[in-house]
This record gives sequence, C-alpha cells and structure tokens, in this order.
Amino acid sequence: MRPREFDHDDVLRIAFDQFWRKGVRGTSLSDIARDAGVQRGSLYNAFGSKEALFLQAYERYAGDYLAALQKALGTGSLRKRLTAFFDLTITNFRSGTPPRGCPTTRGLMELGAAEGEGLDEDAREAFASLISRITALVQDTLAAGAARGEFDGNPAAAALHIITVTRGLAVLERAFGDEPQLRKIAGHTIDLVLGRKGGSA
Amino acid sequence: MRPREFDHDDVLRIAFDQFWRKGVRGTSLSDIARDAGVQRGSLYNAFGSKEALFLQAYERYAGDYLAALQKALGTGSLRKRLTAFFDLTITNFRSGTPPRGCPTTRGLMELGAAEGEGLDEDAREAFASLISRITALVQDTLAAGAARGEFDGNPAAAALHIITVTRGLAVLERAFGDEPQLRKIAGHTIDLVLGRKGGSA
DNA sequence: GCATGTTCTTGACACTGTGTCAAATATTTT
DNA sequence: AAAATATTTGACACAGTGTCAAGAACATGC
Repeated sequence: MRPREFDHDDVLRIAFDQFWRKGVRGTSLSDIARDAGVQRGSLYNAFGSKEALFLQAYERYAGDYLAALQKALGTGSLRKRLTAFFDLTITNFRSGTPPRGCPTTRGLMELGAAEGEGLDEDAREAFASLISRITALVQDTLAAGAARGEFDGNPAAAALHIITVTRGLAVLERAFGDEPQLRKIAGHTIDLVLGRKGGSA
Repeated sequence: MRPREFDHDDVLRIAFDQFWRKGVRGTSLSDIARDAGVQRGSLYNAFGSKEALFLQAYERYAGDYLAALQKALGTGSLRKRLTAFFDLTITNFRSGTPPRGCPTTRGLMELGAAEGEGLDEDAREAFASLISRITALVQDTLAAGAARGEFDGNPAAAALHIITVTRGLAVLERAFGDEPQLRKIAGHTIDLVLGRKGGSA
C-alpha cells in the first residue's frame, strides 16, 4: 500500500474553511487541492466527490459546534443559558473576516434545493440532524428551567420557536450584516419566551 | 432594428420558475433557453449575464409578492391579519410540486455568499430590500393594531421578530419539509407577540 | 533481496456551463 | 434601394466536475 501524502483531517479543515467562506458551489476542488497542497485527483480518490468531501468536513464541524453549544448551555440561570446560546450562535455567524454566516443555513438553502434528487439528500439530512440536535438541547434546557420554576410554558414549542429565530438570524445576517440588530432580536426573543421580566441573571 | 423574437416578460417568468425550482447556481442558461425557445446567445445579448437575468426576474416576483402581501394584511383584526400574513408566507414556501421553498432566503444564502465580489452585491440588495419592505408592512400593521388597542408593545421590535421567524420558517421548510410544523410555529409566534389570548378573531 | 500486490498519485480526457465575439440576418429609416 | 441598427447564431476560450489508465510508493511473502 502506497501511503497517503496528506493528512485526512487537515484536508477536512482546509476544505471546510473554504466551503464556509465561499459556499459549496462556489468552492472548486482545485481551490481546495491548491490550498491543501494535494492533487485534485487525490481528493477524488480519497473522498469520491465534492459533496462527499463537504459532508465529511461538515460532520466534523457539526460535532465541534454541538459540543461548544452543550458547554454554553450548561451553567447559570435559564436566562443566562439562553443568552449564552444566542451569543454563541451569533458569534459563530459573525466569525471570520469578512463574516462567514451560518454554514448550516447556507448549506441547507444551497444544496437542500433539489428535492427528490438523491445526491443532495444526504446533505439535507446532515443539516437537519444538527438542527434537530440543537433543538433537543434547547428543549432540555427549557425543561430543566421549568422544573426549577424559571420558565412557565411548553418547552417543546418554545424550543422550536427559539431554533426558528436562530435560523432567521442566520438569514438576516446575510441580508444586512447588522450584528447589533441580531443581538437585539435575540434579546427580544428571550424576553418574549421568558415573559419579559424573566428570572434575575 | 431587427425585432426581438421572444417576449421579454415571458422569458422572465420562465427563468424565474427555473431559478425558484433549482436555484440560481443550479439553473443553466441553456435550461432557460431551451424552455423559452430562445438561443442562449440571445439571452446574453438581452440581459448581459445570468445574474442580471435573475435580478430582473426576481424584481418581477418581488413586486407581485409584495402586492399580494399588502392585500392579505389589509383586513380584519390584528390577529386575523397576522394569521393571513403567515398563511401567505408558508403557502408561498410550499407552492409547487415539489415545494420550491422561499426564493428570497434561498437566493440570499446562495448568492450572498461570495465575499468581496461586487457582482453578488446587487442581488443581496434586492433580497434585503424585499425583506425590509415586508418588515415595514408588518410594522405598520402592528402600529395600526396598537392604535386600535389590539396590541401592546413595540411595533418595530415585534415586526423585526416576526420577520425573523418567517426567515427561520423558510429554513426549516428546507430542512424538514413539515408544513404542519411550520404552521404550528407561526401560530405560536402570533400568540407570543399578541400575548397568548389576543383579540378575538 | 526481490517479486508481487495494493493503494495512492498523476495527467489526459469527456462533458457541462459561462461568457465573448464576429459574422449573418431581419427590420426601420433615409 | 441603400444604410444604419439591433438581434440571432455558431464558434471559441475558459473553468469546473468526474473518470480513467498508467505510473509510483510502500508492505508483504518468497
């Protein structure tokens, strides 16, 4: 067996960085190959296709991101947790120069387009899976808060509402690039869900 | 002057239908040319580029859509108006077979991607403009409702919240394709903004 | 130590898509 | 009828995806 001349994980990182900045369709395998110092053909050999490479790179990101979220949602009052949640979300959208936006939302609208075409279905599933897992995390946090008397409402409905707002924030971020606006919307959402006064921080 | 062999508006309609179904990047000018019965070169001559053609087609759609929204927001109680607003929004996302999603959100995430590239800036502006105008419409509706005592809150903040939710709905639509879920979120949002009980319909 | 087998790499190729250009074409105006 | 003008058409250059066969590097068995 001839050994690989590149590191699998390095390529995944380099590829995801490009996908994040320029979109899947906007990134060519030549770009990635150049940046990674690998021949384009080697990437096809190792990953099969651009979409398959993206999928692996995305799963990597999703794991990291979910772990960070879990940590952010882990301490403090319910209000503090939700604040940390939105904060991490928005900071993620606004990371990079220029800001790169939300890779999940971007990918969903970029690839989740073709319904019925088996190819993009895997990607759609990956995006939907991360969203579902984040929703579950938020719901658990709300349920725990409810048990502590910090929240009075339906955790499932509220979690769905919150996740919808974060997806909306990802869109508004691309439309206006106005970070203070995003944070204002986030604060307003927390007030709405927690009932304006909310628990003291 | 040699006369055009095709109708400008027909091409715009045919093109937007394809863009809506397959995305801008996923639609080739050959596709549009074939469907419209026009030579590809003629499209370049008439519109300049794919993006310019998309822009014209989108502006057309945006005008129609805004008019429909304005009508939907024009009668009944505030709750009724907001319900009609979400209804039209979701129906729009779910129109077509298979459902085509939201062209504005799709376009924003698909084209608002390219960093620093002046080309896509026009498109981003067009998307942002429609969102802004819809927000203004919702805000006016809320302000009018407040004047009639049907709403007690900040119309600007609430309108921004509502528009954020609709953008989020567009994303969730692509992720899960679950229309009842979208309608549930919409209802929950109205309850949240109007204060759960709300004015009788 | 050398042959063999396996995997990776490399370059060539076919295909599709974007955009440009010059030549040919169809009208209107002079 | 000739000139002016805009549209159509086909050829071209270029970039991107994906495939393939041939070459290269290493592990193992003899």
